Amino acid sequence: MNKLEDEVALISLLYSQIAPQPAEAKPRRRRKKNKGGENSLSGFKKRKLSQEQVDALELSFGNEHKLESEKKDRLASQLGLDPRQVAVWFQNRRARWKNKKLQEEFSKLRSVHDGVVLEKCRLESEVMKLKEKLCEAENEIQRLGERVDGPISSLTMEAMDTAFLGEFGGYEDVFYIPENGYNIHGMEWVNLFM
DNA sequence: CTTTTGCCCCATTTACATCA
DNA sequence: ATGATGTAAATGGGGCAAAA
Repeated sequence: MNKLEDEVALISLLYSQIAPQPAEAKPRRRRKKNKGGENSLSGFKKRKLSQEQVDALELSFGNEHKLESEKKDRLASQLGLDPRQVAVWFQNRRARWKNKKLQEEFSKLRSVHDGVVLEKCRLESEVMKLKEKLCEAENEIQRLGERVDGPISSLTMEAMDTAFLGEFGGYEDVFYIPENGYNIHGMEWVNLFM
């Protein structure tokens, strides 16, 4: 029901971890004089960059994800491109990089999450087993009590409970299982992650 | 202080390429 | 050949900060 909301929350959490690197030395932006002329990109059909151009851009991106104006101009003239094209390429490349990082982080987190869910299920089944044992022990006590001097009084039973349960006696909350989406019975939970 | 300018991010659109 | 789909190149708007 709120699965989508959960994912959105998770994505934005990841984003907040990846995107802003706050304590980063901010290289202040250089101001550039406008070269006045018309947009050289207008009126010409867009076409894929050549492999050589892409290789050079990738190489440059490997060094740094943001280009200073001078480097951008130099790279553009080296590759026979408009500086605007180089800037756009870097923007799109940063977006792709970020997306990839986000996906990597997401799958990492998901595998951790899966492990936690698995452990939770294991613990829950352990609790169930222990509860069964407790129940059997109580029944056994009752049987023994009846054999000794007839039906056991509720008062006596209460005393025995305390003796057996120790500090947990009477604390039903110990075995409380919250009514959230992960409260799945049997092995149904497995299907959620397949 | 206000405006202008340059850059960035983001969402979206556009132009191709590939495949059934 | 063609429509669906995917991807890279490009656009446009909004925000931020430096320069005018």
